[in-house]
Amino acid sequence: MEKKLPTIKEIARRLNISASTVSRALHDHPSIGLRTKMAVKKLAAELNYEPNQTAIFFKQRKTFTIGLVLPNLREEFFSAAINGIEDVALDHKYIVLIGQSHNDLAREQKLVETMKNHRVDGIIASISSSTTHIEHFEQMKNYDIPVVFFDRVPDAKDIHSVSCNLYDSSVEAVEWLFNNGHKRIAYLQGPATLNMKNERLDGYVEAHKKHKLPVDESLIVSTDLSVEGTRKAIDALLLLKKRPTAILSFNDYVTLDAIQYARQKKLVINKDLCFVSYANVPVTQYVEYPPLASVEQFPYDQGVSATELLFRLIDKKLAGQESPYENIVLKSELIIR
Amino acid sequence: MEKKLPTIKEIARRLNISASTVSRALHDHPSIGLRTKMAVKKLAAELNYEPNQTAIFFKQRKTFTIGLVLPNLREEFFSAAINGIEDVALDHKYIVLIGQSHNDLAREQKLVETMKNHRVDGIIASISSSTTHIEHFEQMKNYDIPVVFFDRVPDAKDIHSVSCNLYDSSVEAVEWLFNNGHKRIAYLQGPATLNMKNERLDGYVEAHKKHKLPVDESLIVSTDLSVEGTRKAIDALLLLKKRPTAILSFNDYVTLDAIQYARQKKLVINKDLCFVSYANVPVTQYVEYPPLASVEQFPYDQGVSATELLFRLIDKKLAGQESPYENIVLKSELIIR
DNA sequence: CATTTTTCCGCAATCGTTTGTTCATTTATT
DNA sequence: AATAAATGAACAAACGATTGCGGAAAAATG
Repeated sequence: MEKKLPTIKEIARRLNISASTVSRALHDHPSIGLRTKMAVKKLAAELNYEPNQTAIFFKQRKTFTIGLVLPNLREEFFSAAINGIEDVALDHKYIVLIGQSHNDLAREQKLVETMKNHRVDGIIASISSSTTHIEHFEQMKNYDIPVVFFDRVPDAKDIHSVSCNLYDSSVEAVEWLFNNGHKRIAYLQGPATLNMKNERLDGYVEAHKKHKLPVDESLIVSTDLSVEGTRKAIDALLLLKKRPTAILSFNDYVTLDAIQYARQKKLVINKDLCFVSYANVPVTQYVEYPPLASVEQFPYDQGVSATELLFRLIDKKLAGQESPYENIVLKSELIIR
Repeated sequence: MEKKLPTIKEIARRLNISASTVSRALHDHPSIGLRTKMAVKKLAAELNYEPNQTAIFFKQRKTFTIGLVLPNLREEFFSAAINGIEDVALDHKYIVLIGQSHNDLAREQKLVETMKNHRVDGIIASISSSTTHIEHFEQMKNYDIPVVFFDRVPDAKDIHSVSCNLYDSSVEAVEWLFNNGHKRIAYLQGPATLNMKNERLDGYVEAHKKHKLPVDESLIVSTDLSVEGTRKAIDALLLLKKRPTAILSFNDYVTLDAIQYARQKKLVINKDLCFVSYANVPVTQYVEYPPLASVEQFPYDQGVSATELLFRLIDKKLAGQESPYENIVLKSELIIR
């Protein structure tokens, strides 16, 4: 069985020359004569020689692999981001190792560990909702593995990140609702771990400030992103004496759950209750009552940007240079249906 | 910069013993005395020693990596399958290299090539809709890299595969429609490359046979899975003098497009026109007019099954044994809403 | 023709780990 | 006490490719 693949040594043996000569010939090294170079290339082609990458990885201390740690692949947001990441990676002749944390810190840690063992050249990550600390990522500094966070960026300094500016579009979203006659706008926020840098809320507050309206704390509710959590949050809002007429909601998935539940409660969407959301995922096209507007976060572009940043870091590292911490912020855009 | 990580050699040097002793000590080799074993382990722990996997990969001719080639990650079907694959892989201490073909043959070939270069221990693939031949996969035999196809399985012999039996549930689906009073049932099929083994159609025909009804060829239309393609197919059906009252549709995504279009055309879904489909993806929960029924194809289980098969093949290969071609067929299930 | 320069290629080390073999020392056996 | 057996550890090769250095043969120079 186990046919063994042709190696440089094999070529060298057959041509009665040394392995180093074969290696140089294949790399068009100037110090190899045309005659032998041709002979080597000819035989290499005949034997269908292909360099053993694992040997090269080992020797070069590079694996041409980047690790990608994500909460999940189910959300179209992340699969779109992967497209961006994969495209850039393939351009650089890199390949992507993907792992899902399923929003579990322990699994996220294990993934990072495994990727470190596989000696990935760099890591791109969007943290899980249960990620309360990022030691496992910080550890990577000891291994000279650069880490770039995107979208779900931990609230820490000394990190590299790519994310969307959600503040401006949050202001815009809430103002848009005000301008459409809404007076009481609720904010359905995500779990605390994802709110450390709470741009959505800041924007929500700022819009109220601009319109000289007070912020009613009882209109701010939270969900852990589960269906149940979202329902409870909606329940809380519906129990209020003065109900909101619109909800700014953490993301489209939460919004879909919320809308479904509100309809069960016999509310008429876009009449009794309006939704504005984040992510602008394509599936909302198919639903009967989608959010009125959604903040596009350009996952593909975030992916591209994060990967490009990572490659810059890798290059710097190889050149032995330090890189300053970069925190790239992309624009988001309120898409009104 | 480039701090260098502790190696076995380093430990050996510090303890004034040989590298081989260190290696054996760390592996609890019986021929190492307790005294030195302890010393080695102690120092290894202090230095935070971790074996260099790339060196091991190289030496062992194993990378503990499996390649996964998919049409895309957007479809929840595939991301669910990945969950199954990832779970089994992690159990075996393997990691997954994911690549999307985006239904492009050239890209699929490139991915397979790249994965081969990375010396993956095995490949799991669901072919793209433009994959007209599978030479690139067959090539892998020359490199002793086993390939397991799942779900979208090419129509070829001498392959390993895992797929769902869609024949039985297709019969069941069409009979269910007959039993609900439908007389004219259309079949909206996918592109030719994915229909080589056309179980859906065979089931559709069989159901007609069982009910002693003729199959009207004009009721069988095709889509390339694009929105446009689906619309054209629906147009063709709507132009018929005797329109169908129900459509058996290739999958849920196509169905959502079809339903959206039919509604634009002022048809009342589930009255003028009913849909039964395949995949049973969760997003259909959120839409106003989902297909009445959908064939669940258990992507997670397919993923698990394919991965387990792959590991059996890898083990056999390492043991130097031949493996017979296995084509595992899982049950599917018609889910009625 | 003698010397310098250029051209071309081989030697050997290296990356970090594993493993078959050998060898010295200690312990057990008669 | 002499020999046999068991123990513990070192040596060296190997995996496949790369690369600095040195050196022989060929070409160019005076």
